[in-house]
Amino acid sequence: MPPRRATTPQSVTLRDVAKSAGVHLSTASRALDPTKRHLIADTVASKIAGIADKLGYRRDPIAASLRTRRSKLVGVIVPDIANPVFSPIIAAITETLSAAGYSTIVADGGQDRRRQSALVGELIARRVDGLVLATVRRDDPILKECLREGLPVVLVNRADESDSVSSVVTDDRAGMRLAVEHLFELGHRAIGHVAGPAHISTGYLRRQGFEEAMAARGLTLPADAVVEATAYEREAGEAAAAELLKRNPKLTAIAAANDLLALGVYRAIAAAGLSCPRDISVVGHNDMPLADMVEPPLTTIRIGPREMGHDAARLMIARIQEPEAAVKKVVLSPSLVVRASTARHES
Amino acid sequence: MPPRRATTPQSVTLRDVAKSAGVHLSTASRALDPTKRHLIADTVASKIAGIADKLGYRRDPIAASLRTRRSKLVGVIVPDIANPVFSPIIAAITETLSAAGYSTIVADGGQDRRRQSALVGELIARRVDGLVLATVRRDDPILKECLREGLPVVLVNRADESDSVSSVVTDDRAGMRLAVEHLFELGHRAIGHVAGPAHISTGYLRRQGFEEAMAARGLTLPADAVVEATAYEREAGEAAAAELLKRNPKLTAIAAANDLLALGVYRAIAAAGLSCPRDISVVGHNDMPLADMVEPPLTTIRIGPREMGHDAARLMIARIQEPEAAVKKVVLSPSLVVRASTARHES
DNA sequence: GTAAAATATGCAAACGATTGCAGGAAGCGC
DNA sequence: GCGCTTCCTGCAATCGTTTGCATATTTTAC
Repeated sequence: MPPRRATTPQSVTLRDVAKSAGVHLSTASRALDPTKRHLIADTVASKIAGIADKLGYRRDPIAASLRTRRSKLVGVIVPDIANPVFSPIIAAITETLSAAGYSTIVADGGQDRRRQSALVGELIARRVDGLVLATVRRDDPILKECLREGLPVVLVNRADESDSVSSVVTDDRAGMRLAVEHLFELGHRAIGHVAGPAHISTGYLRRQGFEEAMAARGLTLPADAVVEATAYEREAGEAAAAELLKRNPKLTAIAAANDLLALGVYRAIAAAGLSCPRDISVVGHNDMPLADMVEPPLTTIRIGPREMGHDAARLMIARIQEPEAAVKKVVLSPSLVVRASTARHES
Repeated sequence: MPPRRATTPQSVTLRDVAKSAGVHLSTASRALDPTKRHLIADTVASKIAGIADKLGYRRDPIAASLRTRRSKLVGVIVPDIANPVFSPIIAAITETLSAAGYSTIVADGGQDRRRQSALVGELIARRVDGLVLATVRRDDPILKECLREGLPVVLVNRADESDSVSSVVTDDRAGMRLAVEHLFELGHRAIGHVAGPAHISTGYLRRQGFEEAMAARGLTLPADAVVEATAYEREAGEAAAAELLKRNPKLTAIAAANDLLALGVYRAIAAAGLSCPRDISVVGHNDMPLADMVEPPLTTIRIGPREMGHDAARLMIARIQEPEAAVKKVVLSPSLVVRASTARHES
């Protein structure tokens, strides 16, 4: 059997429905649009609905888009689709949006600024009703571009500096404070930090949280106690931790800005001939999938990615329906998940 | 500053370009379409291109779609977007498609049959030019539905029974044979298998591969040496492995149909008071991200997800451009990745 | 019973491109 | 210089909806 041509599924159009119901095209259109249905007499409307159903009519979203300049399509841009942290966020966004009748189109922004910009252009051309960004830097040109276009935008996981756009993030400072408190209570005093990139809000804020928590406990922060990783990747974490250990041989614990970095820290510890948690305790951040399966199972900070995704989607829907609404910033509370990478420090 | 309305980005239309160039709309359209450009005099065409550029014209894909019934959009349906195995496949598909001018819309099919069907309908309504499915069962109703609609489809990672659709998969039997050979060479003779669901091609074929490889080595297969997991999930793997160990206390090695199952096997081994790889060797399948970071680092079969994605995308493009072309089935060769979950068995 | 208001439907113009058809200009051979 | 191609460009229909406005019908108020 040869494959059939993709052309002419000769779908039934609104005109067919209208003709079959003996009404005008426009009447059928209104009867089938929930927000306009009240304009049509009940008997007529339900008759049309019945016929549409019988004929198997499906509204053509393309034609509708052309006319309305809306698409029921929301773009989601992530920095790296292969990064497990984002999977549950994306899944949650998709769920909530689709329940509200929106489809999502997920794109990998990648590193390249130009590519990202092209991507946004592409999505705008496709008339997305809004954009969820998980990529932004603290001061982000792409974001500005979107706002200039008047496109509804919501930020997720990472926020920017300005107050011009809605976002949902976790309280990154608080999260890192939880981590430090946990280490402190286990008896650690010489604590180091592998920070995330400072141009990303999570890296920046978690570092602040670290410094605050140390200060709150009256721990003087050795000048060398923080090393910033160049990216949220394992290799970067390993390099940073190696540097950290070299500078501070007395460290008994390390708080990493993210789980992948923490895994790099594991490596550096092993490379230095030490053992986690016996010699050095490690705490990560995000509780990404599989964080419990590494060795040792990672003590980390849970950020509730699904809730984050749901909230982001809800914010997006609200913004699309009410573009003038006030900017809303949702901040979720992180929580500590204790596993086996942290241990009591006997001194 | 209040957010601006999402309406009227007053983009410049083809009409504007045509007017500004002093030619007819249709001439401008042809000049700007690479496949029609040869119809227009070179001087005119390049003038139009120049003006379009200056005006910042962007073709409206929505309007084009309405007329052409094509969309330059390809749908990708995965069973579970949060499953790390699929991340690199999705990423690769997206890359290749976008290089060819296609956008992708990734959707999570989930378990529910009805939802999946609705999803496909939704994508068809949006006029996707094709569908890449990573979800299919060996005998899949959804797939049939797509084919009935005459939609170009390519299968990735999992294939179906029929020969009516292009696909790219790894040689699952060969992969499992690699695993068994490896164990055999390490001295193992009592080898068990945690199989994947039989209604999915990977589960079915890998199980066959297992049985073949055992037979080839002249190892009689104890009746109880294979237990089928109910799903590709850790918990299912743990349950299956527990059962397997109970039935076969003498097992020295287990080949799992997939990495997540293998992680479940780890658990079952620990729960039985045993240790991997000292008491029992384990080999996984897929080499998913982070497989090297678990403890012990997992010996597994690499399936080349990026290549798989690229090939799937290429197949899709070919099929869209030449719908009558013959069905093509790409089979990639898997390879063994030895880490620390397998050890020599001294008897 | 009539004017005003409300309700229900039809009309037709968009939205922004693509493309079959036809016609005009130029090129060619003789 | 004439007929015949060949090459370019314009015309106009079309894709399937949505929606402001006009019109017809009914209801309400007095």
